[in-house]
Amino acid sequence: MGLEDQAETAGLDFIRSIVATDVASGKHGGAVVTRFPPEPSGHLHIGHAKAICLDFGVAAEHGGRCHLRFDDTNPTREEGEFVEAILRDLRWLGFDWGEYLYYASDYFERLYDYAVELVGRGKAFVCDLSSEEIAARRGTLTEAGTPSPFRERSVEENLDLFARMKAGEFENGERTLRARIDMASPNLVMRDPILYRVHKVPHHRTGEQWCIYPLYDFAHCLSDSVEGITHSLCSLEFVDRRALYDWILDALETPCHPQQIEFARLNLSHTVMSKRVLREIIEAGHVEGWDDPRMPTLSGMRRRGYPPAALRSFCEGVGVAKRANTIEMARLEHSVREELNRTAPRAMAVLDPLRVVIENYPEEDEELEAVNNPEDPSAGTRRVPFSRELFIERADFMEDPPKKFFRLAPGREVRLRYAYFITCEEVVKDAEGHVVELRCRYDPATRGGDAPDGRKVKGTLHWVSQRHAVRAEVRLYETLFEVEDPMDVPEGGHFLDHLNPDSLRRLEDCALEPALAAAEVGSRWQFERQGYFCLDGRSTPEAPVWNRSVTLRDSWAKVSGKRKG
RNA sequence: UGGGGCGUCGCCAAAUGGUAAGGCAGCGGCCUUUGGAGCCGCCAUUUGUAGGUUCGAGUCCUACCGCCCCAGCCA
Repeated sequence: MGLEDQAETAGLDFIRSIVATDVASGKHGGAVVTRFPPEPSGHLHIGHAKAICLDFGVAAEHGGRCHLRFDDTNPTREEGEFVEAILRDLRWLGFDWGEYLYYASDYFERLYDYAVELVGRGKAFVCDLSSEEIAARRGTLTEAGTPSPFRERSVEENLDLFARMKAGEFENGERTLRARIDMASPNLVMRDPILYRVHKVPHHRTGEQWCIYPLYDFAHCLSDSVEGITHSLCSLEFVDRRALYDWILDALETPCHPQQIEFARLNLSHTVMSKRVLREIIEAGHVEGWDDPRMPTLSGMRRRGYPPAALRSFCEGVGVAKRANTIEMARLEHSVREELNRTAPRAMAVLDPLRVVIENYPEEDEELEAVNNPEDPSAGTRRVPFSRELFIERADFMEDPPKKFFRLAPGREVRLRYAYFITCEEVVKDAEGHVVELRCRYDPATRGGDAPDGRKVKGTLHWVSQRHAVRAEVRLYETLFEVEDPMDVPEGGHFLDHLNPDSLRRLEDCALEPALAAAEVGSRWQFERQGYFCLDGRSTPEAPVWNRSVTLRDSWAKVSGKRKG
């Protein structure tokens, strides 16, 4: 390689290094064409997001393109409904495939022709063995398989039989088309793999047109080649299949031979990525569906209020390598906070209201000015109504506070954010001794939150005027599972045993500041001192529902948690 | 025990034979009209283990150990 061909690869992940090197050396004519190939059999999840960011990212970095191709070769699992969901999620995540939208099913005719060509070259045969018989002859990890008795059929007979498979003369499972490779291969994938099977099932796009369908191994490499893909990126469990990918492309006359490169898929702690498992959780009724805010799906995260930019930055941040990995949930939450801190307007909301009466405050209301986003001056300010009767957070008052509790307590003075200093004069309790109301006094000189005499208070509380409050339901979420690895199940146990019983907590009677009445569905806000919240997609103006996306980092929780031991 | 992939801080991850980046988490501190944000500091004498080559090894060689994937007519 000449000096001029050398690519600068320092700091790049191993895939980007390969691609940069290929581009520099003029391989594939310097082009970069990737593809994202989802199977429409479920919703996209955060693990897919990593692949999406990689596929589209690598292409964009070289002025190339990324195709979106639905890998819809198995009509028994796939549905058009999922195609729509995937399209929606991809757009939401912020990616654009332009005109390059494809379906593997678009290639059925062409793939059939390739299969015929393979048969003609003596490299594939029609096998009459049943599924069980094929399995029995596959051999084991340490023993070679035994060839099918149909392996030596003539090209003519194979051609005839394959045509009859296509014509519908055989029932499901009666015949398969198999590659003629090596039943003794140490790589199980190469032991005469099945290329086509009979599935008399309507397809979501081709309807009843076909009753034979290609398998992944046959359809994928050829689809890549037909589309002129240069780098076919996939996850590590496909490493063994690369031999077959290459074998098929070498066995046929194809437009090009893309390079398959495998990387480690993303795993997230406290959740699962398996579609099968997610489906099981849904079907058992433990969540509302694919878009439940506790799900690791893109639709779930959207509903939860995670911004797409946060997901992208998370995916870029975790990197690309070949080592099995489990990213801590805390890291995802970090990305979400980082984005929302910059962009979310602030508001005040009292989730667990405790009534406060300011005894020396007049009957007339007033409006105070509040900053919309201290991180973004252009977000401006708003007016918040203040009155004699307020709500504060129940957790912001303690009758007998511990040492480091800086909030309200009998005789203590605190600041009400953007409003006044107040002092608690009296605690009103009900018959059972529960605190039901606080009687306080305010200092009119502290309007806006500063004392002209320079005295300081340690605590600042959020509040909402009772009369002006918007009532709403707020849903607090925790991780779906209470353990890091839900699939690590003890003997006789089940992963559902690890479900977190507190993953959803509904607070039905929260009090929000009036500005929140005008919030748009899907909009993301910071409720000051508490976290980031998103107005649920199924919310109505009459019955607003807010989802907590993530809490604010809470150093008091840490201190109080330590106290409890 | 066949084949393949992988072992660098609790979790990710750089380092391309020249003397272990960075992020997350954690821990101290500063600041604060969000106990938020921000800021400062601490956090691998050592890269799974043992040998070897080399002036020099996370990088090269040998052996061992551990983890993950593969026996769907799923993708």
